[in-house]
Amino acid sequence: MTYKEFLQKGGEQKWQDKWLEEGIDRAEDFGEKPKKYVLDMFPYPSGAGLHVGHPEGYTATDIYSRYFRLKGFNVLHPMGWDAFGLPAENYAIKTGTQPSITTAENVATFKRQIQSLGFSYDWDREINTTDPKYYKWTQWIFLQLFKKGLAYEATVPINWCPSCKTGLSNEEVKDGKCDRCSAAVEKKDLRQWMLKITAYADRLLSGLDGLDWPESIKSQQRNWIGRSEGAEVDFKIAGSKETIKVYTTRPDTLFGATYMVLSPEHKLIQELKDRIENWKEVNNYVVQSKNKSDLERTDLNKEKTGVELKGVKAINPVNGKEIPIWLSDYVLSGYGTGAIMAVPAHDTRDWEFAKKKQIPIEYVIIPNQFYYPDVNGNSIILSCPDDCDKILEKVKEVNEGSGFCFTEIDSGIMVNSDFLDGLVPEEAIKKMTAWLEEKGVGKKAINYKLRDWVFSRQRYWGEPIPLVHCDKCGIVPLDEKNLPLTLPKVEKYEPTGTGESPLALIEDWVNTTCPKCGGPAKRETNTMPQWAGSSWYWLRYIDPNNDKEFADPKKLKYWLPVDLYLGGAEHAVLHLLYARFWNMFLFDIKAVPFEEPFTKLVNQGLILGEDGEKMSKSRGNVVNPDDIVKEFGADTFRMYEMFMGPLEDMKPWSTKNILGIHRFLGKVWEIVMKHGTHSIEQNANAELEILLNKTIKKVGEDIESMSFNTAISQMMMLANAMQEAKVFPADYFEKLLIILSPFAPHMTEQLWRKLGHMESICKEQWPTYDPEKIIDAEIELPVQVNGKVRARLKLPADVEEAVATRAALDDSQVQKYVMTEPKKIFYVKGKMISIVV
RNA sequence: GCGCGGAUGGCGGAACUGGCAGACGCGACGGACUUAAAAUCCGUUGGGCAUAGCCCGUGCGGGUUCGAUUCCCGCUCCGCGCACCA
Repeated sequence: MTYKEFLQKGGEQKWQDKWLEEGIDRAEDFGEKPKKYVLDMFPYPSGAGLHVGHPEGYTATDIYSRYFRLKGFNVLHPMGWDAFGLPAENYAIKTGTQPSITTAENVATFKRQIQSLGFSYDWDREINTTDPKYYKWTQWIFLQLFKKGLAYEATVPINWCPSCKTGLSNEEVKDGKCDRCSAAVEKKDLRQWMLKITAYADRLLSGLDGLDWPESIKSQQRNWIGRSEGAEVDFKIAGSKETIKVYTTRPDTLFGATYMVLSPEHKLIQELKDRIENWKEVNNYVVQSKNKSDLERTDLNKEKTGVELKGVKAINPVNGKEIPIWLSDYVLSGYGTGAIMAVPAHDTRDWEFAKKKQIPIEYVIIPNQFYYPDVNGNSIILSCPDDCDKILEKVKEVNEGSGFCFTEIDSGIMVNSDFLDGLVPEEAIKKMTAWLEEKGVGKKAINYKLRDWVFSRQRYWGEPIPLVHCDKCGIVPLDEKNLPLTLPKVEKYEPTGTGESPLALIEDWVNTTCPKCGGPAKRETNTMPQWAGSSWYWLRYIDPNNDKEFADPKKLKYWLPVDLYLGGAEHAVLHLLYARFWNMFLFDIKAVPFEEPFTKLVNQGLILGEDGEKMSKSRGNVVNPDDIVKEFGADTFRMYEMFMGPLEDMKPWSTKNILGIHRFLGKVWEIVMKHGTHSIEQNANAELEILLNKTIKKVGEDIESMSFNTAISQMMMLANAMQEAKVFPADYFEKLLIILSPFAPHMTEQLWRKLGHMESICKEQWPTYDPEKIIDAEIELPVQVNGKVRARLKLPADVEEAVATRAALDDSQVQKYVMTEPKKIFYVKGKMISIVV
């Protein structure tokens, strides 16, 4: 049988069925072997089916899992479906088909496609987030959060997508647009369920240090959490008891604060209404800001606008000076205190605003040194402290002319700042903070950009929130015994747009009794966001059928944490942040044994279309894995995706290049088929033996470091050499097949049986290499003269320095360049000789 | 603007900790087999020249070093993320 015939006769499918039947891929709880938990980010089963990007990651983890099984590990490698979400619901709106039906169909398609690639998932552990048996526990976790005060109801201005007709979390807004549909996001006051992720800000930040994750993801999470240190300062309002509290990272510049700015949403504005002389103007600005979209408000190119609160002044606590109070939307209500002290001399935004509104500018930091050319072009240097006044003058000159000169925190020197004069900013910050605390007008403060997680959605296809609203008892959680609260079937999936989900229309579902007092009550009609089910799913694989608890603690202890987690980088501040948050919470309530869920994270790079552009239906450059499998087989497909380049890199698809891999597999097939059934020469071919040992070593190391492309090229070299050698010991085939089997499981299984084995190749052991036999007996030693290679000498690998240098100097090519006595000779053992003349 | 990556032949990419740049594959060219084609196999393939040899060459300009794709300084371009966060 040729390789082609094997594929045509459905040979791959045959082995897939057999593996499934024999349960080769099943993980054994509490097994004796060391455990390895290898996890893929589970897919959203869309109607479009699998695209080539999905199997890239799945192949990588499959090779990794198969390798570790051969190495004697008990590997948990599961798969499931993250199936709640808008597409199924939007499809239901269009066609009236229930989301549960479309979801089931899509799952079936995805499963068939994934299985056709021979991935070794333990299908006994398959999960689906839309299964009531699963979301029972999603609801249970929500109730625990509620009971600990980490889930709370609030009516706050949130991001609202007018097209999806639902609220969004901050993480779901990109560039002021909805992450899903790209519609411009609006602000809307809505009653929401919020999760207090901010309570975990510090731990989410510090925990990153210990994780083996890509630096880019860690830094994205750090930026998103956005911790900063500074001070809170109270500014009194002249002739009033009111104060304005501000947050600043630069308390050292307080003497330079010449005005204040409140965000348009600031509470004080309404409270000061009676004293504001230009109320109409002020109120207009507030209303205008409210009607602007986020996109408009955060546009950096727009001119800064603002209105002064006439008739009200603030007092700078450090010098008692009265300063004006302005209102502007360049100050965000959601960060810090929603108010700032403005230091136009040392902040670009304040500078811009002050210039426009002609507010005085007061310099309090100047550079230590200042260079400028005099009329003759000679360089003049001014240095502090002698020339401070002159430097200040020059800085002003430069700033008034060309623009803004910001002084860095670690350079420069304080001026015009009373007790801070002469200090460097870093010291000035400490001194000022201490002064503020002493006077009771401020204190050290830490701020985060991270906001609480808007957790409710006004849509149908999500987990119902298991709470009821009772007039007498308030908000009452369902009894845990009564979970799951199942999602009822509805007639109309259309979002209401009123801030209520379609569930609100089902009266006999909404109207219920209070679990506490038994009186009439109404159910919460918001549903949970897409991210709920994926925030804990890796825990459910461990015990997917348990109906007493989300997983047996003993099993959790055995399997956790996840050793390798692989998926796309797009979830950096969404799923990966939420998942860490939930896991930390579950750790705190002693429901899981580890604080951080994913020890090692790897992001696979995007696969681009053949034209180098992102694959998309509209561009028509989408590759369907089914077509490739049909033409070349699953093994070729898997290996091609791994051979394309480094896993983490973005790389273009090339159907042409698949041929190279297909030829390689055909070559291996031929080598084994031609020789495999005959008796083989037992005399070792020394060179081939070394290559085989090197290959075993390199392929193993490369799999562990996920460098699959180089592992494959090494195996290609071995196959080429075996083809050329024609005759060699029989166990060479076996070793080659075993190390190739994680990559190309089907054809290696077929050939393995052909060699007479009754058991699956999956049950074999990874071959060991002989460390003595990975060193070439003879090497080519390059000889450099003055840095240029002039000769290559064939010498024994373990050649002594004296012998090697002698040989180099005796070489006729070398002698041409070495006329005089060499100044110096470098010998790097086994690498090269470098002669300097 | 800030943060994180990256730039190597016609193409995808290799190169350990500073030690032969271009592994492996694609494509191209030449040859074998064939009536022919496909498939397969063999050979050549960074550029240049005065071609047994020499010179140039890893985005650009400098530096350190016997020796730099690798380290340092200064740029350019590209990708990704965040972005009025005080």
